[in-house]
Amino acid sequence: MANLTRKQREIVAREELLLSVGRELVQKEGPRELTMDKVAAASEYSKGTVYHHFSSKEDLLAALACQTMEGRIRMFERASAFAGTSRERLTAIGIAEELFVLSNEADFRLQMSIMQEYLRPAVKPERLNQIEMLEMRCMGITTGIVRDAIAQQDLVLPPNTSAEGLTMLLWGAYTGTFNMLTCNRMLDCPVLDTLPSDLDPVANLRVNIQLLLDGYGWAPLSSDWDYQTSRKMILAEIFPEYT
Amino acid sequence: MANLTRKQREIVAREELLLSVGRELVQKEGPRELTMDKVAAASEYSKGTVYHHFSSKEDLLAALACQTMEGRIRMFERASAFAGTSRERLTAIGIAEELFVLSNEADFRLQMSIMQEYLRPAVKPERLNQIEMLEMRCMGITTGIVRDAIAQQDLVLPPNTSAEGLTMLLWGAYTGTFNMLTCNRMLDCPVLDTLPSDLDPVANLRVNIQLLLDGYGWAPLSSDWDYQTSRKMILAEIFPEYT
DNA sequence: AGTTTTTCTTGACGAAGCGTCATTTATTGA
DNA sequence: TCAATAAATGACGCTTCGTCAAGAAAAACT
Repeated sequence: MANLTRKQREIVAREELLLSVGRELVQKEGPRELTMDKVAAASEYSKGTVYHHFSSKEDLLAALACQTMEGRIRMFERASAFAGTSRERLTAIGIAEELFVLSNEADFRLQMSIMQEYLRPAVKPERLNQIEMLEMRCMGITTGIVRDAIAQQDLVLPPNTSAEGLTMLLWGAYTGTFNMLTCNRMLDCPVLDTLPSDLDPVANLRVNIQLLLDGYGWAPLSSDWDYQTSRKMILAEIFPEYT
Repeated sequence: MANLTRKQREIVAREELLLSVGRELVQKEGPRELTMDKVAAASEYSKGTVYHHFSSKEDLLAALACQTMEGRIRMFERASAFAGTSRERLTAIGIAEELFVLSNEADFRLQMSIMQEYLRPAVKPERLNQIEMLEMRCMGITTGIVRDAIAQQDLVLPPNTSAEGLTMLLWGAYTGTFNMLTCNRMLDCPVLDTLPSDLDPVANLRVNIQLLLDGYGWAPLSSDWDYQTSRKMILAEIFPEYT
């Protein structure tokens, strides 16, 4: 950044401006209504300039999804740094994902849309690579915790399982569940707060993940440890701004 | 069907023709490349006639996704009818989903696309309702097996869990995992066949689901029962055409 | 400072797809 | 047989897309 010309720095700043304009439009009217002309008009640059940054409307949406994923990675990194047992650190990742989706529902949905075949073909290849890299970093943080657990002997992998495999299942379960919930608008239903936990889908996800980890025998088991308290500590220490 | 005029029957038949033309185009060139003009040309009907059946391109894609979901329901119903323990029947559902996705990868991806916010707004409301109904039937079949398990005392729900909650987790884990795998083209990689099962993502999913069910204490536990053999029986008895 | 070269910016433009609707064609019923 | 009703058609207007030639600004050179 330091050794760029003034012009180059301007261009970097402009890209951020365009993204924030795009994000606002998406938030306001949904991704379908985004057009490059609107972005150009709202940013007071010409269409040609917008196309200089993003090869297509879909590419701009993908760039927004990248920003979103970077935000997730920052939260995952904070979660992973929690000073506790390996299983508490994994729990922290779950909390991070939960907070992340619930506080950026529109962003999460955009990200899901971008992953799908309908938009992908129109995203420029180098950005697809970037998305893949970001995904791998997310998974990598989780896999790192699993590996730590193995190293610290909190976890002995059952037969036919692997650290990567566990990460994939967790990731799949979280994104799959949240995808379903956001598709059917089951998250922004205020009645949820008052439901018993066996009917609140997010609490249900938490419970089920803990059961799965018990199934793996990841110590300390939920029968030997109060993960409710861990949850409160993690929220207070790592994510105070969400409480 | 019986008490329709000849004309009306023709229209029903035409809708099927249009869908099959659309499906072929999607399969060949991907959903992005589908246009109503192409469907009209390929079906030798006019554009106006195509619009008489489907309110938009997205609506046509959604109708294709509905057909796909109906196929899934038929497979789930067959799976649910397996004459075995409740947990074997649930295993059969997993096998059904696995076979279904692996043999209709493009259809599965289309279905995932339709669920997303980018396409949904352009689908006609009554079809969105239909999709929701079909989803609920899918989930209902699974929940029914869970309820049977509880009734037969194969399963005692752990605290803070519910039959619906377990179904949601399973459904989320399957769709989330397969979504990830299809997005990254990790399924059509022929090397998978020769991988040890702890690196094959589909085998990994199977193992993890069994661990989860063990975590729930759903009898018979995988330590007391050979689910590999169950799998072979289910494949042979219920889904012989896939072997 | 003036001039050339390069780089960046612009918006008008052609192409493509969308969805509509007035017109034409087919079916029904008297 | 002939009106009345229903269905099918494709040309049309409109929107958005992505490009590119021409002009403006910045950088490099003298």
